[in-house]
Amino acid sequence: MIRTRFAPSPTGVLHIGNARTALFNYLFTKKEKGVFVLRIEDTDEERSSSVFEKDIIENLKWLGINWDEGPYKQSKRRNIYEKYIKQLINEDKAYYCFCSQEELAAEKQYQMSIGQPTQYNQKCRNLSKKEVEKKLQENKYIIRFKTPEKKVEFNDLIRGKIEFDTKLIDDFAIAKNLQNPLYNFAVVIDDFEMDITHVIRGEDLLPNTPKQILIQEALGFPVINFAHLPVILGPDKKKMSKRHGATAIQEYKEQGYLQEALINFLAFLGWNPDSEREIYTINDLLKDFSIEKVHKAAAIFNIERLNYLNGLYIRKKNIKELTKLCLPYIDLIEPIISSEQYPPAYGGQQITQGYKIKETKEIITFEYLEKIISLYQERLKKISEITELTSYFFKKQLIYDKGLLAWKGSAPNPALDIIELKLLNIKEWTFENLEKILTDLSLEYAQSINKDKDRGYIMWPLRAALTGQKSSAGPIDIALILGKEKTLNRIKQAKK
RNA sequence: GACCCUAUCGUCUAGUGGUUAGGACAUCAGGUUUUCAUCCUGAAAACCGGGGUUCGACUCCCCGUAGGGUCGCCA
Repeated sequence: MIRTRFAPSPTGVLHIGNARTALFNYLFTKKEKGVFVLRIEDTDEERSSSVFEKDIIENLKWLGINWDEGPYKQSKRRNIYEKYIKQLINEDKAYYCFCSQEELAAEKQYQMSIGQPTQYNQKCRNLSKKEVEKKLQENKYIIRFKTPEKKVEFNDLIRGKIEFDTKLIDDFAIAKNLQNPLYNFAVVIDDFEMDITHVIRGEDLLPNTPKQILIQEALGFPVINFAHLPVILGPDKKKMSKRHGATAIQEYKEQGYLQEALINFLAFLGWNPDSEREIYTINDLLKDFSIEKVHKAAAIFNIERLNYLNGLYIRKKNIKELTKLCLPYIDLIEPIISSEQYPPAYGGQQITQGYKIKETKEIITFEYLEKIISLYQERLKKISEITELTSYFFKKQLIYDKGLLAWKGSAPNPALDIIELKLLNIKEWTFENLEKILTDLSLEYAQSINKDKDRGYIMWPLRAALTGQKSSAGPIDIALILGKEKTLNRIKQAKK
């Protein structure tokens, strides 16, 4: 049975890199029907925060990366680590180190100055029992691992055979004291205790692997499989960071990126199915994902691609869902909450009766909003863009830029006058009628000013009058939603 | 600096000794369209360099070069 874990430390939010690691773990595990564990690595209490923990958990859920066990928290498992630390000390595989941090820093500087690798000088490695006991009284120590001289070899699922010489690894610290293990130690203990079979993590942790294997060996733990994912770089090939734009999943969520798009995008950061297919839902990925196909070279974060995928998934959404997603971004309306609410037994949910346009106090329905959103489904790259795109529907008064109403330099007013006149006489406000009347009108109008047939003479000023924007959805669709009265009203406004 | 990793269009990549080096995003041109977007058609665009091995290297080996990662009482 395959068991994996995603083990973030709550010292930061869930970001692109993190999330990709979580996704690959999830895909690998679920494909094999294994168990996916979430473990919060909060051994460093000073840097850990529940705010980050919450962010990680919520965004993981939002992405649809579900875990089967956990979240476990290392801070609640201190007694477990203590047992193993003692074991290593008793077996003389670890030792107390009493060197002060100042001492260590000075040593390090000296080593640097003569061009040596900076390693702990093993000063406390062979203290006598008496000395240790005496110094222990002062209660100022850390615990170091007695790194044996050997070659550590392991088979990385992605990178193949990797070898490290422990000459390059010093007696690294494994715990601040009996109750406070450090990362490399806590990881090994937890992975063993939780029966983890595969460790899938970022390439940045590759240099830690031999240390962890050494601890596993010292404790007699079984060998574990490792897979190190390539790092994610910014477009300038530097490590992905804030200056490349948003890194937090939360930020993408807020900007209106779809969960589906982000998953599809993340999956292709360092992986692809060896085929030309590029559109994958999380379920499709579950079928085709394979850890062996993960690349060794760094992946580059390309926002253009994310935008493209986002637009694609927005176009695929059904209109009801899309409208719901857009709702929070339409700030010129507010939901009308019924005073009658479901009793708690029914979930205590509020029933939304409709929506009120803030400026005009008009009441509109969800279905009305659906019509508006559907005009922009094909034009949306991010959900957040809906705010600007649809604002003209909810404003009392539009502001028109000078020159906006004119088509190819022709004066807008005669056109608007006859449009107004024609529309005034329409009996049935339907798409077919509007289409026919406006098309006929375009022809007539073009002829009257001795131009070739060009719907622009009519359609452009009408559209501009209705929206006040230089680009938008089509005027007939908009007029249909606006209704006769409002449409004529806007034409009047525009003429002024 | 030491150790480790990597290298195909601008970007993501397919390719596993013989290919017109394929696809996607982005770019550009054309079509549809009142505008924008969508959609359709097309174009331009790549094997880091040098040595080997081989009848033949993008592909295998070596050396450069470039980029990245790591060197904590952080994770």
